[in-house]
Amino acid sequence: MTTDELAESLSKELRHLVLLLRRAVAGQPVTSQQYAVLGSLEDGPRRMTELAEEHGVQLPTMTVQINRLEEPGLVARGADPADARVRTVELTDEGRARLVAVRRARIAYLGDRLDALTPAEREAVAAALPALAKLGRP
Amino acid sequence: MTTDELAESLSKELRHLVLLLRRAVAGQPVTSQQYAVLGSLEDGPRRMTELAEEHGVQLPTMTVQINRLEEPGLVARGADPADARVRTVELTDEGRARLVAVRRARIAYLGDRLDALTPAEREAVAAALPALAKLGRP
DNA sequence: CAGGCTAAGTTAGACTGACTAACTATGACA
DNA sequence: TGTCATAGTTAGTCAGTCTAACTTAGCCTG
Repeated sequence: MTTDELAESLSKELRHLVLLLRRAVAGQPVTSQQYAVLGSLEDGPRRMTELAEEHGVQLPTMTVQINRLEEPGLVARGADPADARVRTVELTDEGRARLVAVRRARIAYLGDRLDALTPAEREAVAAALPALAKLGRP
Repeated sequence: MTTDELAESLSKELRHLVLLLRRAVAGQPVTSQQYAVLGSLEDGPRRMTELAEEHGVQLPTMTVQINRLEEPGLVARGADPADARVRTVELTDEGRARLVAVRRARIAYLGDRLDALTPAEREAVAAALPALAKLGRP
């Protein structure tokens, strides 16, 4: 298989997998983007700029996201004592609980699909993960 | 690796790959969704309902998408002679040309990334494709 | 063949997610 | 101290998605 054929096939499968995961979170209490943001806060407070960069979006987009998570009390804004321009964001207890719940649902959904594969197929997916990671994070 | 761990890792990598492909078409004359719709029309006319199902969206969403593709002349609506309720959609010459151009850009972008992997890594990705296909199309 | 149910699409209205441009407030440095 | 850079927010726009309600067409049953 040439690299271009591989690229084309991979591109096609990715489209289907994205649709799959979209279905997995349909109806969840947080959207997949909000879930992703909560996930970034799991290890402690982060600054707005960091979050925007990590998620590949502009700062204003992250401002809006955080506003929508702050309103129902899932995250809280704080200040950096060393630099008054910086706003930090951290999970509330409520936000952490929500994160865990949604993660369980997602993992369970994808896990069920993976269970339907043969052990050899799962092995192949696992073996490709490092390459996919390298591919996706330039 | 347990199935759940695999599910979590795969979910994470997919998110990054999606962002990658989104960057690939940023600035292109059609969005990635529009590209996907054009791709569905490559083998001939399709009906609205088919397109909506294939893309995992509701009919009204597809109506809007097709409207936006029809306005600049990339697709054309037709009628089914056997059933007057049915609208068909097909590529125009302009739409086909656009599809080919965008596809080239996507494939080239992803191909460059794949070239940066080791042969063994590309092999691992290729080996995982059938499993990913099975995963993504239940 | 008339009445009523079903199917295919469209329209309207709302929300999320994303962008750029323009603004405020703070820090840094010459 | 004055100017420029940095962090973030606000405002306005657009794509993409949904649900609800509507129109038109086909089908079936009495």
